[in-house]
Formats: sequence, structure tokens, C-alpha cells
Amino acid sequence: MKTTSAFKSKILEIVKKVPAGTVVSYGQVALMAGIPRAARQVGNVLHEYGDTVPWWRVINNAGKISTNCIEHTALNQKELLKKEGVKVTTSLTIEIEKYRFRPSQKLIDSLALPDDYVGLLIEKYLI
DNA sequence: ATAATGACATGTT
DNA sequence: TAACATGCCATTA
Repeated sequence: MKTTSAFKSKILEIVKKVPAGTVVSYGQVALMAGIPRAARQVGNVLHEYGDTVPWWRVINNAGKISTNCIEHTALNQKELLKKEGVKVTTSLTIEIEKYRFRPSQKLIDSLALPDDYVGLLIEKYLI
């Protein structure tokens, strides 16, 4: 464990809550963690701690798999998602809006985010 | 303290 | 959806 920081554990917490068969975008995770524009950091955290959370359920907002990692290849991710019932095309594209995890009001509440973030979250991702 | 880096997002085209 | 530019932010060097 190097560099302990609240924001990393936040990210991990969020990703752990993502149910099988659904996906989330990096930006969505970042927003739920209380740092709306730290999408890239979400990626970095997953790269480092990916083995402790369902990292394969996290993709970019265009519905594409973004990993370059040799250990966790895009092909590998595709298989994992497919196994959970998420369709991935040969070009690594996913119908993200169809599978996107939409947090319940209750979950959003439990995150204890500032009101403006909650509003954003609801506006963007609530059903 | 400054600059470079990276599993990204968003607006345009 | 795809491609390109610009913006963002925590980490590292």
C-alpha cells in the first residue's frame, strides 16, 4: 500500500457497489465519489487496485473498453462482461445506456454528497 | 513548486 | 458511433 488517500478508497467503495450485469462510466464513479472530473484518476486507481473490485464493469462514457493493461486485457474484460450478460461487440463497444447502473435514491443518499452533486447525479443517471 | 502523465469527459465536426 | 481538441485532477518525477 503506497499513497493512502480518501479519494482512492471512495472510488473502490463505489465500484464494489456495482452489481453484476451492469456497467458504469469512469465519470459516473468519479461523480459518485464526490470528485466529478477525476475520471482519469478512477482509471488509475482501478489499474492499481483492480484485483479487489469488479473493475471490468467500468468503461468509458462512449461505451468502449479503455484498458491497455497487459494483465487485464480488453479481450479479457469482454469475456467477463459477456459472462454476466452484457453484450460487447467485436469492436469492444457496449450499449452503455442499456446496461448502465442507475444508483437508487437511497444509495445516492448514503453517499452523503453535496447537494449540487446529487442534483447532477439525478439529472444524468437517475431513471 | 512546476511539468509531465494517464484504464477519461464533453463539445464539435 | 468515430475522431480530434481542450479541459480536469491526483500522482510522480
